[in-house]
Amino acid sequence: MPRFVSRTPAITDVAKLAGVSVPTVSRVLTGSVPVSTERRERVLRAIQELGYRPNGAARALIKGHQSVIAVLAGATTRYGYALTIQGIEEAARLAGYIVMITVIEAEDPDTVTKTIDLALANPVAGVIVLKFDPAGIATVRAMPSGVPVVAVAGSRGSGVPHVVLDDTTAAMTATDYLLQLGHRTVHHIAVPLAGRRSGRSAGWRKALERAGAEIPPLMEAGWDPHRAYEIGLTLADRDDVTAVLCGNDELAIGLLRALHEKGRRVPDEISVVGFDGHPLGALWSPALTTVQQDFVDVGRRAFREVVAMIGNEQPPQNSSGTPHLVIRESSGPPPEAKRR
Amino acid sequence: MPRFVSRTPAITDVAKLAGVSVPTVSRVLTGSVPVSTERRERVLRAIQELGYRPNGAARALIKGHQSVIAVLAGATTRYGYALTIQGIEEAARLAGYIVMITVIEAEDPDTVTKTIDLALANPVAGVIVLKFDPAGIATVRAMPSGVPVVAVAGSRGSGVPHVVLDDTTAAMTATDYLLQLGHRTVHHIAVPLAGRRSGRSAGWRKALERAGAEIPPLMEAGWDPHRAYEIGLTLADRDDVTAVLCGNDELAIGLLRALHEKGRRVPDEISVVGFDGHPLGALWSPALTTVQQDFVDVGRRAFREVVAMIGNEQPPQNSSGTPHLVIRESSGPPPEAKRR
DNA sequence: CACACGGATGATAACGTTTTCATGGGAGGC
DNA sequence: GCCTCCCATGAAAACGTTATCATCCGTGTG
Repeated sequence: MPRFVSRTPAITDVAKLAGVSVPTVSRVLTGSVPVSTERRERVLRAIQELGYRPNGAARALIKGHQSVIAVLAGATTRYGYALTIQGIEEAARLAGYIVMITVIEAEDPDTVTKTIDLALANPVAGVIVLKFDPAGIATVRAMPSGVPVVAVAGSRGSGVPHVVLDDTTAAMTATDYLLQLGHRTVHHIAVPLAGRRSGRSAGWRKALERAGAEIPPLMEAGWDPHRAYEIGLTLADRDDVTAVLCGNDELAIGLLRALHEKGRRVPDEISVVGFDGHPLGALWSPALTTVQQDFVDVGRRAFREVVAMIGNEQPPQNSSGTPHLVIRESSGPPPEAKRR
Repeated sequence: MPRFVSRTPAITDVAKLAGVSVPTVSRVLTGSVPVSTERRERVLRAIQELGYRPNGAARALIKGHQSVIAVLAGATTRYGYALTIQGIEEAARLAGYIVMITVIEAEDPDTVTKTIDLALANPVAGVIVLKFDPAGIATVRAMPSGVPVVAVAGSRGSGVPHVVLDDTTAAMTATDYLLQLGHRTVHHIAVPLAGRRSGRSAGWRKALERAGAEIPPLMEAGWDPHRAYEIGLTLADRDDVTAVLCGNDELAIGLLRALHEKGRRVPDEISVVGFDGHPLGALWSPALTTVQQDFVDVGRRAFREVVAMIGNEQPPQNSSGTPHLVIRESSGPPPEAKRR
């Protein structure tokens, strides 16, 4: 088992052991300027022997430019969050950047500023904030100026550049689809709000308004599928509920479980539509109709955008993601339409 | 929209604007030594005005110790991986560390060394490798010495300190449980191997051997639930298959879907047991019996271990996680046992 | 009144690397 | 054989911050 001695070897140690000057070692490392074969050999051997590894901090200091992107997010394990981070990491790695992840545990100003300070205490080239929830919104608001920041969100916003998945349109598409199947109205189990006038719940409401349909009270389930399950148990007893749009697929699955337990048939009696395109949704019985979002792509776009900001370049044309409705087994016409 | 000027303000600019010396600005920033109220005011105003932000690279350079933990993983979005990373991040943030994530895309030596170099080009205090798959194994093997490294794995290993979830015991527990229910043998759909003599598949085999049960050929499904679904379609036609242990819950769900489509009743005709304790498994119909693993905790333990290595301290007592079997609806006695 | 003491402050060194600049030597052209 | 040019090499500067040390001033004590 290796011991980690108090002082890690520095470039001077390598130079001394190899019998060359410090810049020569540096030249061997960077390969910027040719070094005679014999000296290079000696240097490489010394590096090997000492287990030398260049100090990144010193390098970053002199180079001036950083190559770390900080990602601030309210969570990392939820499907959409994890996939967005995957997209960022992938694009970053291919471009030679490294991704730092920091979770914003709460939305109170104290936690938010403390977390931002922790993240920005490190040499960071740019920041990407996942603005999918209240904590994300508070973070974007509290970000100090002077650092390139990009927000990833379900809808456009102001202050910093936004890279978006059009949640509002997506929710409208799903709601319209259910209305066109003949449902009088669509109920909605919501994830935490990420904006009052935009986002999934807003799209749902807008579509109902436009169609002149009744707008049932919004049911908030947070992020917990079990909460959606509980809501589902009460919903199952109601005849007037024929279609439910869920804020994400996890909630939809909780709801499906409750309806199944209560013996309600999906989609014959109740239609359920989820949100996100969670891969397990396709394996459910009935397979979940959902609005698929390309989270990985939005992550990539966010990275490209923040890199453009770092370089003071023109940002790439920022198309918003085009969500598409994946119709599977959990949705269909309402019972009264069938009876006719 | 803010512009990012070519030269970001440095501490000298702040000192000049505030009319104080550079160390005084530093003292205001760190709070290490008291500064007169009047000067502090001037400094803070100058910082505000210039939008000054200390250069982390310079700080890291002089402090000598880094506060970044690099996490190398074969994936980030899969349930176990994501939760382990969550545990690491949480523990790290509370201790004032920051987590860098880098994905090892493939297991070939070229990709592995290139990715390691990318990650270690940054100032890193320690490294945690998620050794859940072949890529992780290759990474641990290729890690240069001199850097504190901890592996998170399903079983103990050599070379670097390991923090483990005891997958082998866990798989044996699950297999024993099924055998005790009366199943003649247990089939197994496996995730990619993380060691030939240990891990989930090894535990399954060991339990069968010990019980003197027939050892059916192992079915490899990779990480893809759809592959498990396809395997399930063929399995559904066989009478001799009464119990299946799956390498993770996603595979189990794919299998359940296939059995459902084929009209096979679970658990009456076939028992299915998953692995991990995925929260959606509890919402399945039938709810999935699974081996719950505390991934978040193993992440926390890995962080504590790597911090101990950094400080050359005695590592905390490294208990392995105690997985426990969560019996739900998808498992029960085989059909012949019922008939009697 | 002399002296010691302590707190705030500034000058300077230090961290480990890369870059810039100067130097020396060898090869090639006349 | 001499001059020029180029290439490899080393010395020194630079990056932005914190740590160390010395200095100065004011205050309290004998």
